Amino acid sequence: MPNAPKKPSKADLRREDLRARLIDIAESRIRADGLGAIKARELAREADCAVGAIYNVFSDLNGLIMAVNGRTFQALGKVVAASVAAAPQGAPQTELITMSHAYLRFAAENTHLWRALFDLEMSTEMDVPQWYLAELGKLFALIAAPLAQIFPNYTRHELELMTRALFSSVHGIVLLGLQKRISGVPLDKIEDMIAILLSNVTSQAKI
Amino acid sequence: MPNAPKKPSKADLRREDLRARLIDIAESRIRADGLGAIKARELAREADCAVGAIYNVFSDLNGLIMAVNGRTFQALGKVVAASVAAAPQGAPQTELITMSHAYLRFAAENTHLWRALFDLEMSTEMDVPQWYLAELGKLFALIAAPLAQIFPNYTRHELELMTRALFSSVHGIVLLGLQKRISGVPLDKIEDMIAILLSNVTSQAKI
DNA sequence: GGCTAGTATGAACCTCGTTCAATGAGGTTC
DNA sequence: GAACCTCATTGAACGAGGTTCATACTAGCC
Repeated sequence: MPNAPKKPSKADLRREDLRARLIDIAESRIRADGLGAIKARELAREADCAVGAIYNVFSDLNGLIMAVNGRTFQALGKVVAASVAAAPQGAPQTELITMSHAYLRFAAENTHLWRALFDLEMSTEMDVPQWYLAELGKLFALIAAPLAQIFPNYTRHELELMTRALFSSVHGIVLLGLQKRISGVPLDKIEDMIAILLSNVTSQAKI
Repeated sequence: MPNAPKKPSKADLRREDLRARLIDIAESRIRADGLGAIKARELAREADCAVGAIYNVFSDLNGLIMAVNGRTFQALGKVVAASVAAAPQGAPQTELITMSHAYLRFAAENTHLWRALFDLEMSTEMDVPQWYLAELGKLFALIAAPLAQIFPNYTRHELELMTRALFSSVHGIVLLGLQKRISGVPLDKIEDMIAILLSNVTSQAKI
């Protein structure tokens, strides 16, 4: 038996409990008011522990936020995957649009959590955790599948380029679209933008 | 004579001088180390004034950063406009790619200044200043012109949708492309992504 | 020269994230 | 079960940052 699980001591249990409680609290705070609402003292008060206790469980407040991001990223992946699963045997073009709209919906309904996914990354120059790349890889795979059908002649390299390009494009449209100050577009206009872009990109296949 | 310019008193001159000095300093600090390098005390030391003096000239550190952003945005607009002017009578498809590559170059060469343009906006929920929208409008107009040639049948509304969509797309590709943690793609791959996207979007016109 | 109105100053205030010496609880040994 | 050791827990204290405001000062004007 490798990786002997050891017996979880009473301290370990308390630790795990606190960890879970902190993530819950942080998540609901970010959901409501964004990253700026994460304050060590407030978290401690709400979790009914000492400020220092947070640092026994997480190295940083960033560490806590990363834990929240982990959950968010998984939820996002699930939503996108579910959207294609729910509408089976559609044309690959339609699949792309469906997934993108699911992405938009998730971002719109969980704006602060979704922004935290990207806002934290840039501020600190630490290296990306493993699960982050893994989740991103899953998203890319979901996109690459219909793309491979649409562009059967593309090399693996071209396909990957296209995958990244389309993901980034949809991300950009959602990002700027949800940002009131820059465009302040209503949701269905954002949907239209995504659809018009994707339709045009993938229409080449008809030639 | 409306808006009587008044005589600029000695105090006004000092004020203007300080203002200009602060913007210069802030700009070079953001350029070198990003928004995080803007500290009231350090700015005051480098500008050889009291901390409080900053608040006589700007309402906020945000106000100062906005001033820097104003410069950056204008420089960005100039660069993009110059890129099409330099390559005259190209096909509209080529123009779009040229402008996008200019955008990418600007972002790559002035990453921190460029990021400040978007990072500040989201953090504070104040309303966008006038010049901001004006500059954005200029950029959009640059994009809309070749698009109108490519899609002559589009309504004004569709055209505007497409303009925003393409701007946001290119922005997204540049944003994620320059973000080491997410993709860490070399510059020419980012160029390829933009080109492959734009070629596909605009190829429909050939039908 | 003296007077007044606004400027400039920087110490002080407040809010944060983070640390660490002191405390206390858990587990272990005899 | 008591003595002992180990390590988690605590929260006051630290340092850093943005912002303010009573005070000192200066510039323009009689």
